[in-house]
Amino acid sequence: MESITWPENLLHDRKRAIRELIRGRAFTNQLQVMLSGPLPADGSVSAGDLVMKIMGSLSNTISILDSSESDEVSQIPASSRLLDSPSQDGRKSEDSGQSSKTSAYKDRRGCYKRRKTSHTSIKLTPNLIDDGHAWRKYGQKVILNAKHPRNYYRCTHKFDQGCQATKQVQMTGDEPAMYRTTYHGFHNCKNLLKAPQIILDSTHPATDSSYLLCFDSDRIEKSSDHSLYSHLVKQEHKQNFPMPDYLMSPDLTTIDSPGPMTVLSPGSDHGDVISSGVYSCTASTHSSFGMDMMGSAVDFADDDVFQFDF
DNA sequence: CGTATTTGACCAAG
DNA sequence: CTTGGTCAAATACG
Repeated sequence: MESITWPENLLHDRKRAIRELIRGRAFTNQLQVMLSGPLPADGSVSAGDLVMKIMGSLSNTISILDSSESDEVSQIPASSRLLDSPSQDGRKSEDSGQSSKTSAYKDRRGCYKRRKTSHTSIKLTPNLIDDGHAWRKYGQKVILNAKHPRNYYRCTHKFDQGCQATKQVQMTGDEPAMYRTTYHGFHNCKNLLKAPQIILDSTHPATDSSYLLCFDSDRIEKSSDHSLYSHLVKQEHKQNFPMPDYLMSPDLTTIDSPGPMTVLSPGSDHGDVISSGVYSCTASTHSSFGMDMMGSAVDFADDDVFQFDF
């Protein structure tokens, strides 16, 4: 019966992990060169991008090793799915044979739960963004207390390259159309991303626009719903903003990079890190900043970074 | 015809 | 039980 496919998988995972580590080393090397020299000037890859790539490699490696270590079902079933037993229908035998309902499909389908170690980031955009990646929609769900359904996407190269990246897109707010895109994991596929950039706004030059983000806790106190919604309250234009000072909780570490800013949490997991407050930032062309919400929100891992791009 | 989306059922976790 | 995430058969698309 079940032929032992584990050695193969382990070997494969090991190779993938090594490949990821090599990638990470290469990225780090680039970053080192970049940091030692003058500023990247323009056009070239930003330090922020490199950091993201490095984090991606590390996260992927961790994910791979983690999945290898756990004795349970691998998340990448590859193509060795065995549904060869031609005993009529695939599933849904509820009406016919009720007795054998559970055991039959338990091992046939992988476990659904997501890796806790996977990286998560959130982006809020006024319109649908097109990151250069190829996504494949695989689900849509109506979310409680949400006006719009949530759409689930996975990387097109999940099966042919084992890419683990997924994303969720959900519209939040109609007035100014707002979309929340949640990314899980990083791409380790060699995608030829076509359209590099996103964006918005042809409506007006965003030279001096500033955005106001308000995280109000009133929304969440009522329902025991764990999702901590961040609402874009208002978006207004100001000519001058002193300086993008990011007021965060004292136990948050800020890392300011030339490009997008990222706020990481050292690891404290209080449920109330960001309860309420108004955070603002100015920006020129592309302003983005991130913050870490930690355990207060849903089921995010320790290193989750929330990022808002405009 | 192959590939992407739709959609209800399935599954794990709270 | 409910709920969010996923699978996969059916369907749409090119």
